[in-house]
Amino acid sequence: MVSGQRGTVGIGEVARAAGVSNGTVSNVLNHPSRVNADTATRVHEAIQRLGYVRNGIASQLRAGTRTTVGSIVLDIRNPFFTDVTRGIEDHLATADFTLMTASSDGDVVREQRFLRLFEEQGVGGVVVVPAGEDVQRLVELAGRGTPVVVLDVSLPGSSLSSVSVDDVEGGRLALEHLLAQGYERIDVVTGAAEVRQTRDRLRGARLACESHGLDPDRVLSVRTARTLDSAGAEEAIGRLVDESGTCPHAVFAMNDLMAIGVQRALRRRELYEPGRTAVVGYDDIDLAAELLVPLTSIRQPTHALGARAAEILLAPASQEAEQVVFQPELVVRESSLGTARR
Amino acid sequence: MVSGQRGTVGIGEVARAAGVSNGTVSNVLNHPSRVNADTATRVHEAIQRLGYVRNGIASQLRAGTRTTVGSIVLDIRNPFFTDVTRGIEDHLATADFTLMTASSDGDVVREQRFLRLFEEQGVGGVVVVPAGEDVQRLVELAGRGTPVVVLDVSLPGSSLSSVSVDDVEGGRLALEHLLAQGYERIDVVTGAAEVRQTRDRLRGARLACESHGLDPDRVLSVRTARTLDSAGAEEAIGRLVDESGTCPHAVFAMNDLMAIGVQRALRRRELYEPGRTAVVGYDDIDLAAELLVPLTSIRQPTHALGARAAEILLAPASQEAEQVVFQPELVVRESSLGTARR
DNA sequence: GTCCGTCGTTGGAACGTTTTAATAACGCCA
DNA sequence: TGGCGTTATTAAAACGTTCCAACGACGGAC
Repeated sequence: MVSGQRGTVGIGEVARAAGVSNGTVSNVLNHPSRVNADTATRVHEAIQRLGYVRNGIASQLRAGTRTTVGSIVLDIRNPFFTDVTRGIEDHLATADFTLMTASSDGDVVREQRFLRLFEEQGVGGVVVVPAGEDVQRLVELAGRGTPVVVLDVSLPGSSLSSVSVDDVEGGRLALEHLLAQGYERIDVVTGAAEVRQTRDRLRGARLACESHGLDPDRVLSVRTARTLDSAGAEEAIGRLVDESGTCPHAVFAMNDLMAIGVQRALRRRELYEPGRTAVVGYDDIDLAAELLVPLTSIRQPTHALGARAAEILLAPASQEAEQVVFQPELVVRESSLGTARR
Repeated sequence: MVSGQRGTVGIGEVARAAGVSNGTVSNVLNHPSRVNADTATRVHEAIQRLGYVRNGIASQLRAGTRTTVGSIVLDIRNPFFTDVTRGIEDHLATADFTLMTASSDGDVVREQRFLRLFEEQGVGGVVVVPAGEDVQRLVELAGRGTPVVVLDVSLPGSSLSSVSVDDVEGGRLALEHLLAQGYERIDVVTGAAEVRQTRDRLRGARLACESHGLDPDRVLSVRTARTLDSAGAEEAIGRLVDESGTCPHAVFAMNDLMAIGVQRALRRRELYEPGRTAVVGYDDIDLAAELLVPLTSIRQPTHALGARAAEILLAPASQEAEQVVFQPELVVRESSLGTARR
């Protein structure tokens, strides 16, 4: 019951100080045209003097305006997602929105928890890279009134908008490149198989094999890593090498960090000589070109991806669901060039 | 803006469906022990059936509970800040808090805008890497009741808590290493000079010179880049080389991305031969070891930095301000080893 | 049989805004 | 002078929740 110490200056206090009513202060803030210039300056003075800061929570409750957007990516530390996030953030800033971020680590339960948190928070929308392939929860969320844009996954025919890069094409490009150099035994390092983009890239890889008249099951060997980062890939390839006693001829990794993990695993075992093992990554992160062995990779328009997603989210209310698909691009560097074996 | 579906289910509707009062539904959600088990299941059923989602905004307004924290870093794409952010996020998740992120790009105005946005949003606290050296606005913010933890800057004697790494020591370590190898002309590549950590590292660098009996002004040449990333450094060093026609003997860059920019600038001009130019970076990002020329760098405990900041923020209300200082560590790799000149 | 404590529930007040309908002041025209 | 439209302001009603004081029912102690 101790009063005063609660501290926060409210609109009422400002009103009293300026000798006007609550409503007038509110009008000064939200509809300046409705209020006399003199009173306005008097109110502004009081605001300044008292250090009043509008309580956005109360404001949101009454007015229903939303100024925040949530995003969930698989792991913010992955440069691909970092760039995408920055793209979202930049576009939102133009509309004075702020972004709440979360990493699901590919865990559907974590994703679900954050979605609920965001929804309760009353976000104006959600940009999400789905952890699983089931987007039912997202459709429900959208049905309850929170706009959803799905990122990095295309959902033809869905009621949700999506922005993605053609992963089948990306996988095809990578394999096409390796096959063109004569490699016919290729290890594919993936994370959890239920991730959509992994499956699409694999599909693209298989298509490339078939178009060369090869049996994908004989060409491709999938190696599953525990995590989607360099440590996971290093461990997976390390185990493969240690157990089989042989060194892979060519490796296609699901992202550049994993490709780097592959390079590291081989280098640590002194198996990584120029031209011995071809490595192709994915994402073409900034640093791909600066590596000990510069990395061949698949480039995606990351910043644009995020910005576009934010743009769709903020677009004036529910239009038709929109499916945007960007095209990836192969960037060849040293890591995949060399004397092909077999 | 976003127009939600009209039909949001409220607590009242659930209450009616379950044949109880509003208060009881609220109790089921917030104080389950107070309510009879039978009624509880009946209410839960109704919640399930109607797809009720608690309106967190209204909840926050009445109860004053805060479940979100804001963070402002210089640039989320910089791996150092990405790791720190992830550290914050991970710690917050243990308390069911979510993180709102923003990048100030070192711009005080941008920072101020985000701070205001966060405050209005009613965040439970703010973790901020200050863009300028003036933390007055932050002190005021804290005074108005929003806990603030300052990151990557130490504020001895301030009323604000801070978590930082000893940047003077970091700068000293870097220079000590270069001087020990005989380099006596060292270019320092920085971003905007008003950034505190830049100044501290420079101070450490000067101290190292003095302790070797050298005049810092003769040893060190500061090169200011427009941006804190690899592009900025590449441009700055490129200009230096093109204009002076000479190649730097040793370079100390303010972060690893900039160090990579330096390497790139020299390599593009075919001036980057082993042992010719020593380069030391800062941050020891994951990839520093995987570069074309593995990078000597100063390592900082990034994840722990963020986690500790979040921990202080969530600590049971205003204790004494706390100043945590971590120590950096020199990691020597090839980029700084070679035949010293002069 | 009365008194008291506990348990479960309830109606209504609060949280700090925005919004709306109502009011007051003023000048203008008939 | 009376009627009417504009403009500036106000008091009070929302928004959806949580909190609080109060209440009835029950059972055990005296």
